[in-house]
Amino acid sequence: MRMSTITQRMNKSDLKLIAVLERTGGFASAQELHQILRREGDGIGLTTVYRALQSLVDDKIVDLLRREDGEAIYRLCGDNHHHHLVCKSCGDTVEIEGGAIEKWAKTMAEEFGFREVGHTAEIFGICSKC
Amino acid sequence: MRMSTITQRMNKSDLKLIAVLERTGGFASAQELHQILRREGDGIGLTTVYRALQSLVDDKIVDLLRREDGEAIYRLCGDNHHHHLVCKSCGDTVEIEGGAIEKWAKTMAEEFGFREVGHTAEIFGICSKC
DNA sequence: TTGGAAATGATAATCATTTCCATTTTTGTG
DNA sequence: CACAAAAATGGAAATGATTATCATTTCCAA
Repeated sequence: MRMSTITQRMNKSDLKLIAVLERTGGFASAQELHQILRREGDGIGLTTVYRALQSLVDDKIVDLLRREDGEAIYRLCGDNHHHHLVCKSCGDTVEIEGGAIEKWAKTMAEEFGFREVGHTAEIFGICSKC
Repeated sequence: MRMSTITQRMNKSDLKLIAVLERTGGFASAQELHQILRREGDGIGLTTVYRALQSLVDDKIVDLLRREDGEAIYRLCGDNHHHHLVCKSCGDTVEIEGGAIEKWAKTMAEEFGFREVGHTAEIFGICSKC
């Protein structure tokens, strides 16, 4: 049995990072992912974390976004594209559907003749608990 | 004659930055804006450039976006709240209306009981010229 | 087993952005 | 004008994420 092209490219570090991203679900920065792995007893180095994330991004296995302060955050790019509602106070995050956004982005891009279109959209506010 | 609230807040550095941003038109990073002013013989300090840009952003006089590498870039913005359609290749930017987004953000936030809600949304792709 | 390629990770280097703080400029008031 | 308080300024150092170096280790095919 032959493995897929993607899997052939994967090394241990890549798989570790994917596992953590699957487990945590949402977005995480390289530093956070490194801390999580360390906390779990994995001696992986920060350099390797950055390298693995970079290659996963190159292979389009994870998405790279930016926090408001410019820090890079990563998430697995599954089939279900969604957005986030983030509490500015406690950091709680809710995943939400963005059907309206998808349509909006597509329409606008077409109107101005853009192709290979992507988009980012986040909502932030203060949640009911805070 | 009484000056507007905004103008009252402006200091020399703010005005210098606005002038450069008007002249250059598009987006520029703090470092670039500093270099431009220096090249023109202005001895303004980098710290002051950052401070002025920060206050202009707070006053909603300039927009703050992020380059792909996370560096902050600034641009004068009009009065009305809008979003951007950015070309990943040449950096060209189109200001677009985001009526659908405003409604979406509001609806979602209400649904989950969030208040003091804001949002970010950008569309990126490759423009017709590239 | 073995030689070379790929992977790893500690350390140092980069680079944008902030913080500190001493100095200068501006401003309001008598 | 003079003078004190407040605001603005900018150089230097600190910070923090990310990248580059490089010596060492792991993998793997022959």
